[in-house]
Amino acid sequence: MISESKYGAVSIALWAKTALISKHLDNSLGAIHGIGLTEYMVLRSLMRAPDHVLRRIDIADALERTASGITRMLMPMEKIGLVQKELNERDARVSLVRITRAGEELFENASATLNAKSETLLKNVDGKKLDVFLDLLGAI
Amino acid sequence: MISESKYGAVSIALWAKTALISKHLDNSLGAIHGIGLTEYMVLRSLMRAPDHVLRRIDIADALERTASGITRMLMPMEKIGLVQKELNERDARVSLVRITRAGEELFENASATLNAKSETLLKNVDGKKLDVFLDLLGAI
DNA sequence: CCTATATACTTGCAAGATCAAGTACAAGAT
DNA sequence: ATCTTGTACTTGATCTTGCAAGTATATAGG
Repeated sequence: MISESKYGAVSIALWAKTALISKHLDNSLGAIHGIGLTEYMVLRSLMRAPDHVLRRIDIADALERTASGITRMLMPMEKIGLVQKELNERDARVSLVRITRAGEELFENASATLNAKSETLLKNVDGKKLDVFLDLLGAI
Repeated sequence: MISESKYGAVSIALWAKTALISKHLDNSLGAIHGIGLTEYMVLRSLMRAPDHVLRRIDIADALERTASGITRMLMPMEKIGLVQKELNERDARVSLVRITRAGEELFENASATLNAKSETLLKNVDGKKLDVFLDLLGAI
């Protein structure tokens, strides 16, 4: 009987708890704002980017997704006007993604929802230990 | 501009880091043992269950998955002999799942792989802080 | 220049997972 | 006894995502 190492236990706990949390967040964002957690993360990446513009490949890297996944995810987001395509004059291969004003507004509202829901989900974690938590996660 | 609360930041960090970790673990388990992380978790749940038997619905709850997902996931696992179906004489609705000897052996080997890979992925986390990490995750 | 290699996507196909609807059975209320 | 409600699955349609292959463009070397 191979016992589970502490490292393995942490991996598994992360996996299990994150599955729980992301499902709740996804449902809340979907019900209230019509976007999923992944789409929220796209908007977040864009909001944090200089000039609010990113290449598709940058989004893929930031979200640990493939380029094809990003291509397909952006289609409906572009259709409902959260982001818009833009050309790069230096490099004709790249198709830049810019967040629109509507996208910014939705992001702000969705952030409020996400923050509130997160507080509910993490209410059993001592507020003082959040920094420790963030430190540990940052070390990964 | 709504700033991100610390609770929101923790949720997002969990989501991002876990995506990274589970992808690596999934690839390792898949390449070496031919099962994914979710299948590993099924075997783990069974190993921890009294008598090594569970109802499908229990597995679904433990893994934060739907019953239909479990039904479909178990089909190939049963075909390659990792688990086997069993009837419940008390309640004809339930279809019990039992881990086989082959499943137990694969689980032990896969556990070793998972522990080793986890240690690599989490090597930047101070070993002494693993207990703190587990505590924080347990509080969720 | 021109060719070879690398990069940034896009698209077809397959796998995994959910939802909704349906089946079978159980258990409590009338 | 029967009826209603709830539980434990199973199945069909659909969505999301990744991988592999293809296209277009850039960059470096000869």
